[in-house]
Amino acid sequence: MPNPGKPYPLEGLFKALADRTRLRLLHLMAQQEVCVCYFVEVLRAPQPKISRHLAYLRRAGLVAARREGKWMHYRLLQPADPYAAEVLQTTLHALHQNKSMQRDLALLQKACCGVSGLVNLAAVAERTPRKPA
Amino acid sequence: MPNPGKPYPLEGLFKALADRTRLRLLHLMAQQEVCVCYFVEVLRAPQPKISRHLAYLRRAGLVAARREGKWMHYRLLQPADPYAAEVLQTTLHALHQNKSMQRDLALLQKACCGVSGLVNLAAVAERTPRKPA
DNA sequence: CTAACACATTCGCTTTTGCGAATATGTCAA
DNA sequence: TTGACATATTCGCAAAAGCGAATGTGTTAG
Repeated sequence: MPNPGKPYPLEGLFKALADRTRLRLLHLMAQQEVCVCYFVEVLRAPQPKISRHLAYLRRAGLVAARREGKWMHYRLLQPADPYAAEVLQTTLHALHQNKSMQRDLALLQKACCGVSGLVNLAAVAERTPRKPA
Repeated sequence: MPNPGKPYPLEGLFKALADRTRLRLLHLMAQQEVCVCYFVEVLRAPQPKISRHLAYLRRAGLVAARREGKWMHYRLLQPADPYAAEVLQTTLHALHQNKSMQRDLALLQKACCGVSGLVNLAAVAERTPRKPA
């Protein structure tokens, strides 16, 4: 290991942010808790890849997971360190300026709040859950 | 290469910041232009290692180099992207809170502005440059 | 020109990281 | 209990990153 001692401030954060898949995931979580299945759908990436990157973000303390039946929901966590929190906030703002990031977000809206989303809401209302709200 | 397309915003910045040696170098440059020989002295690291990381930072657009005789001086560059600039600023502030970073800075002051520094200034004044100011 | 100096780059190696494929775990329904 | 589904983890492998050692490049002094 090239970094044997205690990590320098923010080093872990930057390692976590230095990957485009993880940046896309974080951006999708910026405003709402998101189910893994939607990440898979929006990023059009293999599910193990998504899970691995989510696990990375979890270990880095940037997200938390919540189980709801078969589904896992991930949400952003405010970093304890105020500087880390500020870096993360700035990053999310920056990402939101990006075209392809906006496309991701549009896909997410369509997936979880669009037609199929309404169908799922109806299903939940009948107590026949298919997909998380 | 796992990221063949155009880089996502800030991804390159985070890769550059995700290394403790580079964080130390950036921190030392925060307030002043610094000569490579001082980096070597303060970090107590082999010179090729320092040069390699400085080259990385240069390619990432975070620093610029200026030659002065045999010596090379490096300085921070304000990133063109305003979000990147903000992230960098926050990062530098955060680093400055860190004990070992402060120790680095103290060593730099001693190296370039201490006794030997005055000797060098005198040398420069006689137009017999030995070390950069 | 040559030697000394400051720095940059290259080379071979080891470690780390990201990946797809396969497999394991956890939950629910029947 | 079994099977189906959602997600997590493991297992090689390939690419990338970081390192020390050696070497190359540019500058100055003699």
